[in-house]
Order: sequence, then structure tokens, then C-alpha cells
Amino acid sequence: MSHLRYGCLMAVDRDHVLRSAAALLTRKSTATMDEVAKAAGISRATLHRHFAGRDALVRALEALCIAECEAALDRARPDEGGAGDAVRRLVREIESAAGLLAFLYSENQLFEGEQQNEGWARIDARLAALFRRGQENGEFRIDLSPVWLTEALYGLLASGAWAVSEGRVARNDFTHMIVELLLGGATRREGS
Amino acid sequence: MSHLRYGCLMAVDRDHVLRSAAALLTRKSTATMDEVAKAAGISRATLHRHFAGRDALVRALEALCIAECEAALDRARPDEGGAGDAVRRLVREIESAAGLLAFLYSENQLFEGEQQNEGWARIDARLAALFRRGQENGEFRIDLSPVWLTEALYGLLASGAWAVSEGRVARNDFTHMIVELLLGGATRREGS
DNA sequence: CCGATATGAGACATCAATGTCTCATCTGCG
DNA sequence: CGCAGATGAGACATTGATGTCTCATATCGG
Repeated sequence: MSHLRYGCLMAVDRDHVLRSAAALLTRKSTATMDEVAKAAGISRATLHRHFAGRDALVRALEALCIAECEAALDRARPDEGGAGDAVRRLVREIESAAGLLAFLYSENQLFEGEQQNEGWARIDARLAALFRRGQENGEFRIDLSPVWLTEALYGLLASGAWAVSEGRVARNDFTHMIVELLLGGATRREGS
Repeated sequence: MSHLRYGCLMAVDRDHVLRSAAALLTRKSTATMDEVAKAAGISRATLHRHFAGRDALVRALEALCIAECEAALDRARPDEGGAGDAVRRLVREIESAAGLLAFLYSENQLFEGEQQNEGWARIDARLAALFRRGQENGEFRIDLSPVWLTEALYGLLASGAWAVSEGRVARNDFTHMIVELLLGGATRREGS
């Protein structure tokens, strides 16, 4: 049954291609299919055998990013312990996907009109629920809506990934910078 | 001297075209030169008479955005009073340019390799100086670098403009959302 | 060794956006 | 009115990316 072998081998290679493409497009969002193929060490023809076209590739990257974000969300256990600590865990877990997130974040406006992957709605809902939980247990302020906090988190992740890739801030500071700004803000606390 | 009249009239029309293009590209960053021309109520030929090409148009929008940001920075008087209050004034003044800023923010990665407009360096420096002033007078925490706070401000402005244009948050909340998150963070203060 | 399958290389047509050009028309001014 | 400059409409070539195709080659399993 060559079908089974075919499927298996393709899946492995497909994943490798996908991750190469993610790494490249994170740095250069306008990279050509040819450049993507070269970056993955395959020919353009083979790239097309894996992904019908650029659109399909971006969609696959979107699915990958969604899967990684949901996995990060799972690992972060957003329903356990303090909401602030959960946010810290989440940012730490999602850091590796931030570059891809930033790429898709700007690519999304290209999908206007077309339907969005419903995975984003799931993630948005889980993030908003985390912020809402923090509000309800008194940890977070209530004048900033969960929806806005969710959008702001995306924006800070994208900014952080961009600033790191540009060398303007150190990669090791990524989590700290984002978490501290998102949770504590720039104002110095009297207590600490 | 038709040259004088010519220069004057072109300047007026050019500004109108520029603002139409900004309004359109803010909503649809991939708009065609044809769409930009239609949005400005002129023909594609006339658009090309004003701006040599798409690149020149984006550069002109960049210059416009820089001018508006610097004007906002001037009006906000970042060197007067508390740094926190100065940031509030700044965000309020820069709000109208946030959409254009978001467009150029994602367009910038297209300019990789090519030299950046030095205006951004001026603005970056003024913003970083404001945050540094806040750190030095004890208002702001010192573990978040002025460079990161500057990047984060850009990111929040872009996220805010995007969220507003998508209808996910109310336009009237724009300034409050960004300022409060940037300065105070999501955590509820004991004092208030 | 043989055959099936995947791959690489490259030719080729397509397509969309762009930049350039011409020409008819309009407008304002003398 | 008559002219110069600006405009609109549209044709045209160019360019870059894309998608499709063919064929020779490499690889792997039987």
C-alpha cells in the first residue's frame, strides 16, 4: 500500500517545509515561492506538490500557528491559579510562535472579505476568558475590556517579535518585557 | 508666471490625494494605484503625475505621517509636567495618525535593506527621551527600557487602530485604552 | 536488477499591477 | 475667441510572481 507510505513521508517533509517557510516569512514577509522553496532546500515544483499555491501555504501556516497557540494555551493552564500568573505562563509558552503570529497578523488584512479560520475565534475566546477571570476575581482592572486586552496582547507579541528580530531589544527580555508591560504598565508601583 | 500657480495648485491637490490615499490604504493596505486614484476622484494618469509610482506614494505618506507625528509631539509638550501626563497628551494628539502609522508599520518591513527615513529616528529619540525622563524622575519603572516602551507604544497604537477599524472596540475608547494599558497595565492598583 | 514514486530543473502560459504613452477634452486666462 | 496647461480615458509594453507542464534523474523497496 504505497498510499500509507506516501501519506507518512509527505507529512514529515511537509512539516519541515512548513517550519522553514515560517522561519523565512517571519523575517521577510514578501518572500517568493521560489525563495521559500530554496529556504526549505527543495525545488519550486516540489513546494507546489505540497502546497497548491502561496495562499494554501499561508493557510497552512495559519493552521500551524493556531495549533501552536492552542498548545501554548493548554500548557499555560489559563484556568489555574492567579490570572496574572497564568498570563505570565502563557506569554512564556507562546513566545516561540510570536514571530509567526506577527507575520500572520499583518497578512490577515489580506484576507479581508474571505472567512477567517475559526481557530482564531477559539483562541480569542480563551484569552478573553482569562482576562475576564482576572477581572472577576479582582486581579485585573475592569475599565479595560477583555477584548481590548486580547488585541493588545497580540499587538505586544508582534511588536516584541519585531523589535527582537531588528535587534532593538534582547531576545532574553522578550517574555519579561511583554508580561510586565501588559500586566504592570510603565508606571512605577509605590509598593515595589 | 504659470509656474507659481502650477506649484500652488499642485500642492493643494497633492495634499488631497495624499489624504485620500491615506484613508484608503489605512483600510486596505493592498489597494491598487487604480483604486487609490478612484478614491481620490482622479484618473490613474493624474495620480502618476503627482507621484511617480507606488513607491513614491508610500514615501510621501511616510513623510506625511512623520510630519503629523512630530506635530503631535510638539503639541503634546513632552518635556513639560509629569511624564505620565505627557504620554496621555501625546496619545491623544497622535490618535488621528494611528491608522496611517499602522499601515506604514507593516509596510516598513518591505523597505528592508533600503534606508529608512531619518524622521523615524527623530521621533523614536523624542519618545525614548520622554520615557527616559519618566524613569529618571521616578515616575516610570526602570526595568522596561525606553526603547521597548517606544516600540510597545507603536504596537499598541497599531493594534488600537486595527481593533477600532474592525469594530472590536469603540473609537471613543482609543486614547483611554492605550494610555491606561501602557502606563498602568492590566493589574488592578491597590490604591484605586 | 526493476519498477514505481518522488524530485529537480526548466520551459511555458497566465495574470495582475505597474509605468508609459497618446490623444481628445476641459478649464481658466488673456 | 484662442491658447496653454491640466485632466481623463484608454491603449500598450513591461515586469514579477505564479501555476502548470514535461522530462530526466535519483531513490527506495521488492
